[in-house]
Amino acid sequence: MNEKLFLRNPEQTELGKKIIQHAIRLIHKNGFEHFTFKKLAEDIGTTEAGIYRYFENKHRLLIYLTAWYWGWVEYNVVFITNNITDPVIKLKKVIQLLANTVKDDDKTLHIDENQLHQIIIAEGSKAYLTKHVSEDNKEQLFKPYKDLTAVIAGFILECMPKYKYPKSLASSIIEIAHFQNFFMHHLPSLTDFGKSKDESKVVAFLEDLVFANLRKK
Amino acid sequence: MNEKLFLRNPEQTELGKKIIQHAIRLIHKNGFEHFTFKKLAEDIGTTEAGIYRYFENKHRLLIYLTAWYWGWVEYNVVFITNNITDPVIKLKKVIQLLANTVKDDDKTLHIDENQLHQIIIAEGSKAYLTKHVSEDNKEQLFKPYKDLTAVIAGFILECMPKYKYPKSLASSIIEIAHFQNFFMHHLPSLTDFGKSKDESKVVAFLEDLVFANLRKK
DNA sequence: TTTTAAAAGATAGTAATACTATCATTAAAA
DNA sequence: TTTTAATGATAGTATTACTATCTTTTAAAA
Repeated sequence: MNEKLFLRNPEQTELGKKIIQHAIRLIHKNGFEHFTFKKLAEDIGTTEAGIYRYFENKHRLLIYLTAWYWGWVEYNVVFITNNITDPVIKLKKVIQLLANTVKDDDKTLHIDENQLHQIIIAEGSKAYLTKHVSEDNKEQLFKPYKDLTAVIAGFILECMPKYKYPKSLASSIIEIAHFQNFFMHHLPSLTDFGKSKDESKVVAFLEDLVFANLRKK
Repeated sequence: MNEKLFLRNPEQTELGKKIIQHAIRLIHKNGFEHFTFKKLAEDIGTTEAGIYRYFENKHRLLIYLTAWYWGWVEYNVVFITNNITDPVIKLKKVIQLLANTVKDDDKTLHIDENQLHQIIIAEGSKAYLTKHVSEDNKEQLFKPYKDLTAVIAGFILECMPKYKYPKSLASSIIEIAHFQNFFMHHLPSLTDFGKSKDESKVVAFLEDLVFANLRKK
């Protein structure tokens, strides 16, 4: 993890892990807008000042969570596509991974990946939708997201070597996977699977969209 | 405009129009996070309490701006596709309208459509990315966005009557048009047109994406 | 023309938020 | 055993996000 994501590495102390664990719990429960370091401190049983030793402010904590999440997704992408040679199958696996509910990962006891996944769907874009996105970007805070996009863009190029928009298609797949999920649950008339609330429909939509392109070439 | 979008209709008074005009100016300049009713009041030369007579809070004002914007976009969509029969050309016109810089509309002196367009790109999704999205949706606050999606979904169905995901594709076109623009300017490595910063490339990407689908059917 | 009601202006006040600072205590590494 | 890093406890500030009230202006109805 990039050193600039935090003031003190939360992975290296008990209090740090508690901050991450309870931050995920509280943001998931109340939303990022109603999340404060005061409430987080009370939830953990420490003080506000204690949290500020780890993160400059709550927005930085959100960026940290998104960075952790995208790093974890990239790890999973590499893992599940590792022994696959057919790029079409690789891309399908990626779409499934991005658009489906996440199972909790036992390797990280303090992080509830399923809750974190839901947080990223509903709050993740707030990490970069700011006036200081360019400065944050210079500090490489969004590197995991960009790395994942690059990996997926690579798969797209393997499928269609002459395709002109691999990176834009990759970032669009990632974003669509998330906001179609959000719309399906909260603004169902913006999707074609509002009633079912079935994530596999988002997968089907994305596969159809991406592989129409593929077959064309 | 839906009555629930405001406490007092800003279009009907001088102060109301000033609120909208200066809100657009300030949000465009400083971002939604740093925008406060205090600053807005100072900018106009009125008091905080005055603003609160028009809008419950700044989030409601943002929802108002998005509703206004999407209503205006839908009006333009209907206008530019009015005398066109070929649904493919209609859809292309829509993509161009969504992905290109907006020219200021002289009919609305107090609204700078170009600035508003940029606000919607950078802040628009914050209008619905909240814990109370479902309650807001019940009050029909997002109706203009949903109406526009429905119009575009109709065009998609005209192009390909058997297509299974017209609404999801429509909402995806809208969202992609905006965040690819944002990425192009602020996180260029997430796109294939980062260096050029040329909006027509976003149009080309979207057309390619949508009409690959079309030709397949 | 006068009345009256709606809108705007002026001022004050509160609880919560987003921090910063300081000093004492505890735990762990040298 | 000393030193240092981490944590706990407490206090304090400026800003934010409101609510309340009272007066003045404006504009329309009587």
